[in-house]
Amino acid sequence: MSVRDEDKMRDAERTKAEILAAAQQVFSTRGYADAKVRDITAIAGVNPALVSRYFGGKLKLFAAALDAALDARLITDLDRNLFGETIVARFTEPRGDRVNPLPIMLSGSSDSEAREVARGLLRDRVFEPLEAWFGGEAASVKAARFMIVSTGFFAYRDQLPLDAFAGAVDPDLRQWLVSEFQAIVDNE
Amino acid sequence: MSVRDEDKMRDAERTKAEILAAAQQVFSTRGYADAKVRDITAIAGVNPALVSRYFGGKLKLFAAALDAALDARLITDLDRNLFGETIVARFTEPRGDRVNPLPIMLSGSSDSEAREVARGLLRDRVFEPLEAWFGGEAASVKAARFMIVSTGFFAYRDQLPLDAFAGAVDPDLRQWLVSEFQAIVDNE
DNA sequence: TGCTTAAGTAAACGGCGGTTTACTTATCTG
DNA sequence: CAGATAAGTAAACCGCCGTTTACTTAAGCA
Repeated sequence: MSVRDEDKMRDAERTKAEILAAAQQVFSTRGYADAKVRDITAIAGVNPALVSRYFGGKLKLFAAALDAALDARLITDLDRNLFGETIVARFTEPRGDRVNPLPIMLSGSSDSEAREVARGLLRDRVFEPLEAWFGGEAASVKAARFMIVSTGFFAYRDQLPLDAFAGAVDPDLRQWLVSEFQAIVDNE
Repeated sequence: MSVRDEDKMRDAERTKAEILAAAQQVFSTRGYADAKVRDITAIAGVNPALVSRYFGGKLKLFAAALDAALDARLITDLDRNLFGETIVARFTEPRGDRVNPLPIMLSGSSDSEAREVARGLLRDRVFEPLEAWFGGEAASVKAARFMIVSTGFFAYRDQLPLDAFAGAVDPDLRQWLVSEFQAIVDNE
């Protein structure tokens, strides 16, 4: 389980990073309320006290985990002609060790403090940049459409897993997702 | 606040119903983990002990609240020609005192026990009936599309409210939702 | 009206879990 | 190799909150 069983060198930065990675994993799968600090630190192989020491508490760790998962390139990198395909690829193939922020966001939705954190970051780091990237009069509705479809997808893949979403994404469903996202930029 | 300040007659059935209604309200807005039993009973104007007495505990109350919100007519009533319009109307105009089950479901997603309850009811009472109603080979994908769009919508209306979803639904967004749902039954 | 039973309450209990405190151990520097 | 300091730990702490217990009060019934 522990990441550092045979690796006891002391490195605060690395330890913080390991806690953060474990937090992203646990928050996104078990949800904020059900994710115990002890669960997270067990995966990172460190003492629970370090969460308070390094992050200032569970809520701040949640904020940090969410912030770290939010990658501006998610939006700035996009090619409008390949929007649908690119987004779906990023959603379904977890590039390296980078984790999707949306499951973490959703995981915080059932605790009011965590929800406020998630709302703020969601607005500032995802919705508004997306709105700006879409541009034009319908930008807000486009951003809303994007949020609805992507969030609904993650809700049933990670939060309330339904059989239909288990394993690899059904090719027909995947195709629908691609066209759905592409339609947003194509003004349809 | 209390529903029964000047109404102290004793009626177990009615009391149970009031607790249930309060539970639906609180769970759907604050989330399972953040909804305290004392919050719910304060709204119903009764003692916290009654939750354990009448429902067997918080988790069972959650299950009951969800079950009560699930109305089979949500699906069986549907007219295929007006599917999109009907569904959106039901989502946006909370018919009488009936509450939407999806926000309650989502609210349980960050506690593993509540999540299992929500998953089971979601599958048996929503997904599978919907799948059967759609019929045909693509039924599963259609049901998935329905779940994705409706859940995404509620996520940002009730769970992580974004400004774009505040107040009345934007007419353009509403129109998109209607066509989106209609497209599912129209095999598009 | 008194007796029984159900409805409801007040207050205490207990454990889960985030956090704090006091301590131990490794690393770095002269 | 000290000595200092940062990294990490073990264990206790304590508040929150779901639940239980013991009690009070209202309704039904002869």
